[in-house]
Amino acid sequence: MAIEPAGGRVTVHDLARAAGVSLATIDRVLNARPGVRPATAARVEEAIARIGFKRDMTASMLARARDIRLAFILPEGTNQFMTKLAEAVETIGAQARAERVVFDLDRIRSIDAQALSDALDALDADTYDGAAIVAIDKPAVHAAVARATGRGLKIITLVSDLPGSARRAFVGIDNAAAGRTAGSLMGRFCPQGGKIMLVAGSMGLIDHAERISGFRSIVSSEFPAVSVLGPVEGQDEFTLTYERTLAFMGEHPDIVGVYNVGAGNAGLVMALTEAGLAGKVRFVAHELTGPTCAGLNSGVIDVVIVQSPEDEIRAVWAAARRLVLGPDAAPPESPIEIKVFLRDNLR
Amino acid sequence: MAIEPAGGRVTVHDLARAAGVSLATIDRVLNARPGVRPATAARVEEAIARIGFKRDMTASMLARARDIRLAFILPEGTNQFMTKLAEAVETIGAQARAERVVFDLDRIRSIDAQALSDALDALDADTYDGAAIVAIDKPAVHAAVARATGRGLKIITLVSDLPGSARRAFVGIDNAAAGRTAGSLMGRFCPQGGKIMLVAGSMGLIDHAERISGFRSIVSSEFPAVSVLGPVEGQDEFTLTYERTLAFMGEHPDIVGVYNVGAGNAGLVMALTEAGLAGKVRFVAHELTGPTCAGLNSGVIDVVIVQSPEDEIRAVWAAARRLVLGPDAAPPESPIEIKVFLRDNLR
DNA sequence: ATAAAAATGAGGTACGTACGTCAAAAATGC
DNA sequence: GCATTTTTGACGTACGTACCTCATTTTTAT
Repeated sequence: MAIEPAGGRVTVHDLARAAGVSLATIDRVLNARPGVRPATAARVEEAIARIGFKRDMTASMLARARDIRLAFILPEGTNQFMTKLAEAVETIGAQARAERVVFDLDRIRSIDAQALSDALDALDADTYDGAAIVAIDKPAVHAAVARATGRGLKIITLVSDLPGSARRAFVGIDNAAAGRTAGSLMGRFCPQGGKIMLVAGSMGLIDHAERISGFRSIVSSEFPAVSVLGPVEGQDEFTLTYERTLAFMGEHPDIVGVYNVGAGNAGLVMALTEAGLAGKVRFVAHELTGPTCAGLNSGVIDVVIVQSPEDEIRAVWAAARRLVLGPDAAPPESPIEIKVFLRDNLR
Repeated sequence: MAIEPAGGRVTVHDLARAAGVSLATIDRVLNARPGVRPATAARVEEAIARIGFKRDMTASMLARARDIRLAFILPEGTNQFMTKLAEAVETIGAQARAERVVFDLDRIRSIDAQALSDALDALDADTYDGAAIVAIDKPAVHAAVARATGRGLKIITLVSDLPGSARRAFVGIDNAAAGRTAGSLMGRFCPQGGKIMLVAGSMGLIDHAERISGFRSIVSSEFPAVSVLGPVEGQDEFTLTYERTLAFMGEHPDIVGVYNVGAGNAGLVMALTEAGLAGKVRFVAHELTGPTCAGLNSGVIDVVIVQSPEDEIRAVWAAARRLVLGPDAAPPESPIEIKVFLRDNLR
């Protein structure tokens, strides 16, 4: 059974004939250009539905005068996850370029609302169709997003959202659900109950706070024998995480599990090893990085919960196509998956 | 920092100039047409690398006289996973069609090597570029794949492979790794040890056997306190699975976990409920279907291990592009992910 | 050296849409 | 009803590659 009728493709010419208008009018409707009466536009829409016209993206992209151009504004330095995001921008960008979607990468000082705002203001609407930003929830950023949107740029928030702003799409995971997933696993890992040590970069980071909140809610409601301690805040840094978690384990030598919602896993692994608890307590971490992969393979880390940078960049790509070319230009958006990796299903 | 040099695109014209040959020769090399001396082809390849020419897939697909046409030959009926695969063929097919890749769906009698062989023989090489089949490891199928390949068709095996045949690609998961993943989870769920009941459709099915083998190897090497019983074979059917697992639990009322590598989860849930064990034993199942989703939400099933039909169809799509248009026509193949779902990270 | 075969060049058309220009028709305000 | 604005039509070019034909050059076999 063929999914579509035989060979013939339905083109704009067929559509023009079916709607009883000229090609020029079809073009105006399809590309949302001005100068079409609502009644005429409705006739075209009706004809589109009636004859099942689908814009040929292949020809559409070819005929477009210029590529879709997207700026990625990412924080630089410290965070290994951001480095992976940046790598994914290059990797996926190479694929997108073959389909005439070009990514530019701009790295700014970390957690600096002014730098982000400046970078947004510097975007030329004649060069760029839009930008993807890792948002910081500050008034200056809201204002810059509003200004950019006013210039016709489509702003997409990535990983960290900016609710209530003029941003046109958000790409990222549900961090509370990620925390609940960690809690469900940890609870099942510890049927006899016990103490769990929470570790975070900073409770000032929204995603960290949301994960901890999700973790707590599941554990308290479904695993009453388990108690949750902390969080220990290590600023996502190696040394600080090492020192503070080691000290914490000194005070609580009877912990049965560790959940780290942030980075700094290398320091945590070292602290666990030093405390003689490596492999003896269950350990759930986030993001596949050098330390977490090593931890999985050595058996110190049991589970890593992952938001795939590649998935996210691909989702930004699709969102940009939808925003610039219309809703049919890419498959409808679906939430970014929360992936669960053990040593055994690591790619 | 821009990922690629400014605006100008490198076209076949630039390539012809750089290689010192005509457009016709470029075309012959790019599309593997005959009539080019190896020395000339080498010069072109060198120029491609030197100036960084990338074929514009957008224009390439547009200029192709005909679409890429792919037949999906899937077993019909019984298996709910196959139904989901078929749905994914339609869903992803709608997206692929916009990029001039057309899927046709052909459903044949289940586990019938002759029907599969006949369906392959019926494929016209002038109409189709290739086919994706859920392979059955029988000589008749090997021969039919060889004949189809001889006619110029690209055969891709899906879910179930046909090693040693003329098939050009395989799309599916590593079932031993899936079993190991299940074993790792189950072992951590049962730190105090205990008996695990294995359930399968049939040990005659290669994927089922591989999963069980992977499960056993992990449990025996890493969780010696856990013992593995079974497998109980339920033919992937509701009633048979219900009856046999219920009887088995009568003989072993002290099991602490269940791992079902196949279908029939509705019957298993019913048996567990009747035995008063629902929610009291850890339960790992495969594939997101009606019964497994319900089981996750009700708390009877703890974890579902998943191969995504959509991922697999998309991978077939990419493989077909690579086989028909060349290696650059799609991102390089990557293994199908083994996904782990709990109630909390269910989409 | 000559004939045959193979390799290469030159140039065109086609794919379906985007986007421009200019004129003609229709709707609108007064 | 007239002038003005808005809407619509007609038509052409461009995008980058595929694929075709035919002439011409180069290589290979004899």
